[in-house]
Amino acid sequence: METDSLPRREREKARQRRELLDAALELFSEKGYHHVSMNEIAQKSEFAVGTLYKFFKSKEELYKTLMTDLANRFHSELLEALEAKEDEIEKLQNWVRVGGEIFRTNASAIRLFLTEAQGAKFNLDAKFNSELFEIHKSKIESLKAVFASGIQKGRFIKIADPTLLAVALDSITRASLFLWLDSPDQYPYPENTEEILNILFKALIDPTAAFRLF
Amino acid sequence: METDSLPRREREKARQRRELLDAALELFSEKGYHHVSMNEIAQKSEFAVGTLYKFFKSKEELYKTLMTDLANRFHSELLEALEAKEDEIEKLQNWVRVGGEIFRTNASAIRLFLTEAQGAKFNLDAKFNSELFEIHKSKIESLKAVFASGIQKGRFIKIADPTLLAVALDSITRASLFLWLDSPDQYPYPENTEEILNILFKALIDPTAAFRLF
DNA sequence: CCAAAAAATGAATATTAATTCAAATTTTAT
DNA sequence: ATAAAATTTGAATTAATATTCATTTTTTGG
Repeated sequence: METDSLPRREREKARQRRELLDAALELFSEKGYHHVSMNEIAQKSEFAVGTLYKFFKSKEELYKTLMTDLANRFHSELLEALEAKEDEIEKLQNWVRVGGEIFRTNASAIRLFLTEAQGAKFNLDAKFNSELFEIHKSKIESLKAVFASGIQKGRFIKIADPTLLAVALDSITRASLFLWLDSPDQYPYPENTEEILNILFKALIDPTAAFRLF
Repeated sequence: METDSLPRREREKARQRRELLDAALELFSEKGYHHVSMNEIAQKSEFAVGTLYKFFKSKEELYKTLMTDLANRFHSELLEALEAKEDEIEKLQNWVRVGGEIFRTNASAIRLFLTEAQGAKFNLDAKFNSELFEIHKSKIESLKAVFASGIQKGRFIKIADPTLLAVALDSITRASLFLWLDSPDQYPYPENTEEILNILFKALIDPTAAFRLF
């Protein structure tokens, strides 16, 4: 019995490692990298500090491992979502659905990716973070008002909730500019300005064929 | 002469303060909050460390001031962009345009908001950051392939470059899920799944009226 | 059951960097 | 020109916490 693949000791070690990573993830998600001490991680994972160094040679390595593992796991789940379907429209639907599932089931991990991020940056303190987040929300509100009034006047067709439209335009703009910032050669800038709005303005699928979806 | 608004001393102090903030911004943008020491900031701004504490009572306050100022400045520029136009479509066009300008002219500041963010988190080291960024790019590539093939097969209309479409879907999904994560009550989750794709699939403006734009 | 080997422990050490403050310098007023 | 006041300086202090390693505990094989 117990031939489950790895020698008992190895298996035990792997389990411990996972426990350690889980504890660390939870703490990092809550308080951010720099606000979590090795002693805290030791306490939460029920190891002694010294033992942590059996698994990772430094706090930084522990953190990097955590992040890279997560990124790879999420990435491969999304990839599977695309491969699971034949038709392009279904692929996209599946992508969004799986993305949502990942989000639901990994909320705290996602926070580690995003809470500190998303314009708010790492957790100096909650008050400050929410202050910045309020500015962001207020920006979304102004944009939302434009969509709402456009819809009301019949200038726009209501293809989605105004808030979602605002979030969409804001995030597309930011993401594409960021990509340009990262690789100005690969992703040219000026053309995008017009293209970005086309994503909202124009229909990706032929409206006359749209019924095929439902 | 020299009646430029504030007493000489006050004016001088304000100028110094701005110089200090500029130096700090540059350093933070390059290396991230926790990797910049007060001594570095002092050196770059050509003050002594002690003097920094004349302006801000702590490193944290210095940083917060920087971020809040930036956020407010960007926010009000974007707000003006909306208010400057009468028509909703022009408002949106102006928003995207001004957003791009802010990006161009504040690349390093934006990095402070985004580089550490955007899934990559704060700068432990460049190698690690780019490792995570590669995973992100690869995710975009998979999604891009779906759009490209959909367009090629005639399943999709080419309303924008496949890369931009991929970036758009990815960022809308993430942003809207994040909003839900932040305020589950205000922004319900499940409905969005379908709505998100509508942003791409459907046209916000009546195609028969589209010519009015050009 | 026993002793050698392996693993775990956490108090002590080392490091890094934020903050302070007595001394030096500059500015202002007479 | 002089001295009081204000400002600036940066070496020394303090604080926080990552890492080490001598000691203790647990496991293993005979």
